[in-house]
Amino acid sequence: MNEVVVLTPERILEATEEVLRRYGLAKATVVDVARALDVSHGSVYRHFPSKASLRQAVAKRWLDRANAPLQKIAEATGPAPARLEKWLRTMIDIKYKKVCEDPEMFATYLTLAREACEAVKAHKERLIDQVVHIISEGVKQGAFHVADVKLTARAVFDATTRYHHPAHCDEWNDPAKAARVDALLSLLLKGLEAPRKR
Amino acid sequence: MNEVVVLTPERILEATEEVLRRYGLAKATVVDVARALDVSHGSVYRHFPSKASLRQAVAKRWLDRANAPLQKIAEATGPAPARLEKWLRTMIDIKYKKVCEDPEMFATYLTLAREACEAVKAHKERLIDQVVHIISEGVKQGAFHVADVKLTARAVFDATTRYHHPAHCDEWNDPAKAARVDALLSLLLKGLEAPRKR
DNA sequence: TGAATGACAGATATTGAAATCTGTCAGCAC
DNA sequence: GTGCTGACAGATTTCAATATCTGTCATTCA
Repeated sequence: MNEVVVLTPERILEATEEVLRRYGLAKATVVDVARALDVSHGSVYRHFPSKASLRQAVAKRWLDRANAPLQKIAEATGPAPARLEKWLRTMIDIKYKKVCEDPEMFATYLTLAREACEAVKAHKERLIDQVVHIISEGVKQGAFHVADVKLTARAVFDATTRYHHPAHCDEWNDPAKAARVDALLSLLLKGLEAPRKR
Repeated sequence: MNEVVVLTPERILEATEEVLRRYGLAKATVVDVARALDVSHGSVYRHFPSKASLRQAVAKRWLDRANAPLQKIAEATGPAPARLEKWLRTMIDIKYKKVCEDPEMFATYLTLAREACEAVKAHKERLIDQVVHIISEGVKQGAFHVADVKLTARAVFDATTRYHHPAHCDEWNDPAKAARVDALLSLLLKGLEAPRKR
C-alpha cells in the first residue's frame, strides 16, 4: 500500500541501535538517528517525547531480549536443582558472551541501563520471579528445603552477582572462572538441598 | 632534639588524607599537600616518586585499617560457623558504616582503590586467606564438609559480593537488606555444613 | 486532518588559549 | 653530605567563546 515506509517506534529503535553501534553512546545524537531514517529530527520527537525516553526504550529492548532464553528455562519441566543450575549458568553465559562479542556495545548498554534504572529494576524482578518459580517447584518436588522462597530466590540471585552483574565484567576473564562458578553453584545447591534447621 | 618536626612519609600521608577530605579527589594537588605541611612541593617528591604513588599509599593505608578488625576475628578461637558468620557480618558492616558516615570520602577512596588495583588485589587475597583459615578450622572441627577449602572460601567471598563490594553501595540502603543478608548467610552456612555429596 | 518539516531558543558540548599542576634538578642551608 | 628549596619545562586543567544539539511549534503538504 505504502511506497514510503511509515515511521514507527520500532523502526526508530532499530535505527537508534545502529547509530549507537556506529558512533558510540557519547556521539550518538537524535539528529543522527533522524538522518539514518532520512527524516527530520522533529519527526522522531513525534514518537518519543525525549532523547532520554528513546534511550530507555533501547535499553528495555535489550533487557527483554536477554530475558527470553531464561524465561524458557524457568518455564520448562523436570528436576528443579538441574533447572536452577542451568538457569544460573545460562544467565552467566549470556552476560559473558555479550561482553566478549562486542565490549564497546556492552559498555554502551551498561550506561544506558544505568540511566534506565526503573527498567532494570523491573527486569531484575522478572528474573527473580523466575528463580522463585524454579525454587518453589523444587520445594514441591521435595528436592529443596527452604523457609521463605522469595527471600531465598533473592539470596541465590545476590550470591551470583559477581558473575552476572556488569559492574564485575572486567573480572570475567579470570582463567579460574569456571572452577569458581562451579564451586559457588555447588555450595548454593547444597544449601538449598540441605534439610532446613537454621 | 628537633624543634622542627621532620618530614616523614607518615606525616605526608596524614596531610594527604586531610587534603583529600577538604578538597576532594579531583581538586587535591601535591601543591596543596605541601602547603598543608608548610614545605615546598619538591620535598614531597623526595618521599614519594609521583602523585600516583602517593595516592596508592593512601589507598593502602585505608585498606589496612579496614583489614585489622577482620584479621582479629579470623584469628580468634571457637566454633567456625559462628566465627565465619561474624566475620562476614563484620565485613559487611565495616563497608556499610564507611559509606554512611562519609559518602564523599567513601567515593574518594573508591576511586583511589580503582587506581591502586594491585593493592586491592593483595587486600582481597588477605581477606580470602582469612576465610580459608576459618573454613579449614571448621573442617577440622567437623562442622563444615568441603572438598576444596580455597575454592570454597572464594565462593563464600564471591557470594557476598553484593553486600561488600563498593560497586553495589547504593543498594545498601534497601530496608530489606538485613533480611536478605540473613537469608544469604543462612543459605551459605547450610551449604558449608551439609555433608558433601556433590 | 494528521504526519512531517525546519526554523528557533535554550541547553550542552567542543575547542583553543591561558592558567595551573606535575615532576626535575641545580643550588642553598644546616 | 643530607634535606629542602624554588625556578623551570612539559603535561594537564580551566575557562570562555563558539558550535552543535535538544526540544518546541507554527507552518506545509498529502
